[in-house]
Amino acid sequence: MGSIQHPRRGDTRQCIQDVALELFAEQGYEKTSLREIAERLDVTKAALYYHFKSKEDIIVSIFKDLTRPVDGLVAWGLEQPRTLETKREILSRYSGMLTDAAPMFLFLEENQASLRDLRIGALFKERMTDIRELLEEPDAPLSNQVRCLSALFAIHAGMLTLGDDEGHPEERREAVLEVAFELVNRAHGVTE
Amino acid sequence: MGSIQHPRRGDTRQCIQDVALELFAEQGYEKTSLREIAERLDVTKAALYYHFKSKEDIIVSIFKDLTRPVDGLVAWGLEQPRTLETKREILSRYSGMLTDAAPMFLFLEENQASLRDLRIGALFKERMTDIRELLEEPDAPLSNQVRCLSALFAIHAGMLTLGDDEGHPEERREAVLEVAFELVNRAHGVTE
Amino acid sequence: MGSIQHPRRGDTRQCIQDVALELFAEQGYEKTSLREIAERLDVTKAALYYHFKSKEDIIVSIFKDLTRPVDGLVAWGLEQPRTLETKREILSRYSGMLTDAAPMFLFLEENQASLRDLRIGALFKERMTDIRELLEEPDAPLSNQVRCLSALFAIHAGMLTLGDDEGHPEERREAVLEVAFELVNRAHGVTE
Amino acid sequence: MGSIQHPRRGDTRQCIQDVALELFAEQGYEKTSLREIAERLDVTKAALYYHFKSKEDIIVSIFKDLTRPVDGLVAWGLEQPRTLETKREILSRYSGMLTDAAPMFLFLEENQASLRDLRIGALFKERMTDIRELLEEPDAPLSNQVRCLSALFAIHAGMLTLGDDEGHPEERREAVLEVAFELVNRAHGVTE
DNA sequence: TATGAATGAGGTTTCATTCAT
DNA sequence: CATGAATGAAACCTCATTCAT
Repeated sequence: MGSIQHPRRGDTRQCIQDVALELFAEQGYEKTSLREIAERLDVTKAALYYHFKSKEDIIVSIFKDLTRPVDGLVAWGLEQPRTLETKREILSRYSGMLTDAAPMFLFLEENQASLRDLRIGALFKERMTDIRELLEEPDAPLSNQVRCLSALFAIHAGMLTLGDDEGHPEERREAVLEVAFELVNRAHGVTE
Repeated sequence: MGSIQHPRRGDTRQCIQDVALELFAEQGYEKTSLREIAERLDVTKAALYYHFKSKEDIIVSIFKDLTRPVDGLVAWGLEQPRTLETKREILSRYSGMLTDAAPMFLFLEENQASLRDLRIGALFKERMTDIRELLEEPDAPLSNQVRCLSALFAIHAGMLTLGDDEGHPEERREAVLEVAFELVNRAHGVTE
Repeated sequence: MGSIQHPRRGDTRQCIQDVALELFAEQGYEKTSLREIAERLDVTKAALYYHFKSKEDIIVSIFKDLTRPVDGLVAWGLEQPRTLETKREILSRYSGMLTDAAPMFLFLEENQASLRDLRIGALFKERMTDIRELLEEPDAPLSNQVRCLSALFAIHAGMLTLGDDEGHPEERREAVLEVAFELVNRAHGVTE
Repeated sequence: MGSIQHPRRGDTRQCIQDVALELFAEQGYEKTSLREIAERLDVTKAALYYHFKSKEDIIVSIFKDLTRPVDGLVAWGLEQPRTLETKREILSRYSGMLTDAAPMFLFLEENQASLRDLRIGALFKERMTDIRELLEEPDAPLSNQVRCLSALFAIHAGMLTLGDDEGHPEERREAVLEVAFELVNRAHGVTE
């Protein structure tokens, strides 16, 4: 009476994902072994394989769960008119998602090499390309394309690279968005 | 008397570095084994250990050799007046170095997780911070710091992410610099 | 009210045996996992353990069910006079059983190593020895013993090794029996 | 001074093959783990991988080494006239090879299932087919094909199945050949 | 200047099996 | 009658590294 044996309430799958992301982010994908994940959960390695069919499957599932909002954003973006206003909205929402799932995005940035030939590599690239295409105009001059791309990277850089010593998270987001907006504005010929 | 077996002359050390970087960049640091490097050189693994004392030592030596110019740039920057002109010069030179050693920089970006607890991780971060500090004004508002940081990332993004289908390398560098300049200009209050 | 999920009626036990033999024959005993069997039946592994107490138990039960006729044959043989006619009858009946339970016999032949230390290994050997003893005369010269043994192997070889491209099954059985008869005839000194 | 450390004189590769075949024959291919082989040699598993690139590679190398004579026999057979005399010679030589490499052939027979989808499976089948084709006449009636096939199986059966209690090895070989000859004789229409 | 042989640690994965529900 | 969750053991294999020669 009283569940002493299995501290996890029933959602082991979720726990695995949580711990895994934590370790992947901390140590890198390759350097994190399933043994470590299992140990930290006080579970056997085989238990992980009950819930996921491979190491790759773990990270893919986390990725899909955490980047679902981005899919929504892309879908939404495709239905909007390609105005400057839309683009700003996209950048704004995107930066919000980045805040919410910061560890995941940081992980993605730092482990590109490891993920390249996992299924996730392609998924990530696709997602980023989708967003880029919402921002860039196909026939714009190269410098404008760089501006749009940089707007995206400014968000990533500002939110992931800037440490907590440099301002409050919310402040950071504002500053980052200011710069990102500036870049797309320019790309649209809006100088001021 | 003709060197049939090992086409490379006498500088095995250099050859190892070349092949290693090639493979590290292509597959990632963790996924590239010493066996692979040795095989591609048609040499035994033990031979690698004659020239380098560990796998880490290989990558560190490559890193040091290839980022030496950046050291020079930082040293030079420290002696200059902190004018806008200086900063533009720094960005310009830095983008040149990035062009010259593109594979190395791409490798660094994609393998952050792997390098984090190698000696190299710290070195890389230092170098980037040094440059940031040459660009940023310590007491400037946060948005201006983001602008400077983004200038740096714009260069990285534009030169490493943009594929060869998007314009000629030299064109790309120009476009990238245009945007980077714009960002530091703004950071200096130069609007137009 | 309609059995949608499990198309097989109520006799799960039988279904397990069928699928198991199919897979064992196809892939080998060791290489067939309980997971595979369960999956093909759309049932959980634990369900298998409800019906059988171990993997070995599954194969043993199949073996016993399918080789029961051979027991009958041996029993019958023991009651007959040891005439040539009896031996031909035995070979004939045996070849019929082989036709009926071909997959099982093929499985037995191809998995001897795996079965050796399962209870089944001994059972199989016993059964074959029983039949051999019905055919061979204890004090006959060695060459005659080889003839009898070969008669048995001719049946196995002809019916299991010969592909379906080499004649119609019924034709094959006739040809095989012709040769087997020849061999026991000779063993009995009947030359022509 | 004095090689105390490594009892094996330098031909570890050969030792591995010997021990491996011994264990494979004794316990079966699947049930023999590399750990066991390594332990019996007092060597680490990794050492095995220095000499062979996989478990499969070990058995394949053994197979190739030990069945090389059969290749020679087939080559020789192809150059001879397809006379009855030639066929008897083939059976005779083949039975000799079987005596020399009995453990290997026994292993092959008992582990067909395991070997089926290893490279070795195909090789083995090929070799057997080559020999069958040297014995059989393509357009002969089915019963004659069975005779030739049975001649081959008689050799296998007699030499591998018959225990050491049933006559001296050399006697067995003679008896077996007598029966095998009888079968090909018949296949050639030679009655007496 | 290099090689050949080996090691020890550890990786991911799979398996037969159990048991509370 | 069957499932869902988990285990412990063991499998094959790879890696960075060492050292006598």
